[in-house]
Amino acid sequence: MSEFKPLDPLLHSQLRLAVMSLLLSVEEADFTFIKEKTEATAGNLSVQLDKLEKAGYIEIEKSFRGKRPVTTCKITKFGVKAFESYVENLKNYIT
Amino acid sequence: MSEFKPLDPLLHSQLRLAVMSLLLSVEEADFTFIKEKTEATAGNLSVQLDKLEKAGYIEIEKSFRGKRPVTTCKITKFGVKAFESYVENLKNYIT
DNA sequence: ATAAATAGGTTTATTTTATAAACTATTTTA
DNA sequence: TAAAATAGTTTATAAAATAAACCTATTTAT
Repeated sequence: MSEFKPLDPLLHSQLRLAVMSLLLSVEEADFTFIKEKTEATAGNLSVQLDKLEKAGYIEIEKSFRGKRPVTTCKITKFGVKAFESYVENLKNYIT
Repeated sequence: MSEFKPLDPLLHSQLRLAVMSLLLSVEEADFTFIKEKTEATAGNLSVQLDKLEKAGYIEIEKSFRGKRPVTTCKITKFGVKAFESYVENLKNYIT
């Protein structure tokens, strides 16, 4: 086996990795907050959140805050595991 | 990105990162060796080495070993710095 | 000596990703 | 009431990764 194990392509992306990192620390965050923290464009963020959700790495809940829509994101247990495993693999590349 | 500083796109690629990681440890390696260690296809490796060379991250020297051509790669000081800086930025995502 | 296989790659084409631009719908402010 | 802001989504484009096809020369087998 190579020391360079494959890196989960879903996590090996700057924006998605930032999102996951953020969600790991706060455990819940809405679209706007993530957008500000990551400095991503809304369109890009929308697409990437969708991919993370489809992979089962995050859960997305849509609701209203007052009259305005809010999109709330939460990392899943599966997502945490994927993240941890990604980091373990990555370490072999950077140390 | 405040805590999420941009990750050098040239290094944030599985194969190129593996190549750089490898070259950091051995300081010189030929195409075939890198190909075996990274388990990359020749075509993909050829393209990615080219990009690293054009960025000034590695030096590529072509010569002959006996009658056969060999492509030897070596990381540059600039490449080492870029790698270290990439790793520093990456840490903010994964810890 | 000729054919087939191997070495050591490069070039081109295709697929996948990332990103930006444009758009929708509602709500608030001037 | 028109303009601007909020909160996103959808679609189009640019860039990247990867695979497939190709090339030249060298060995090895027949």
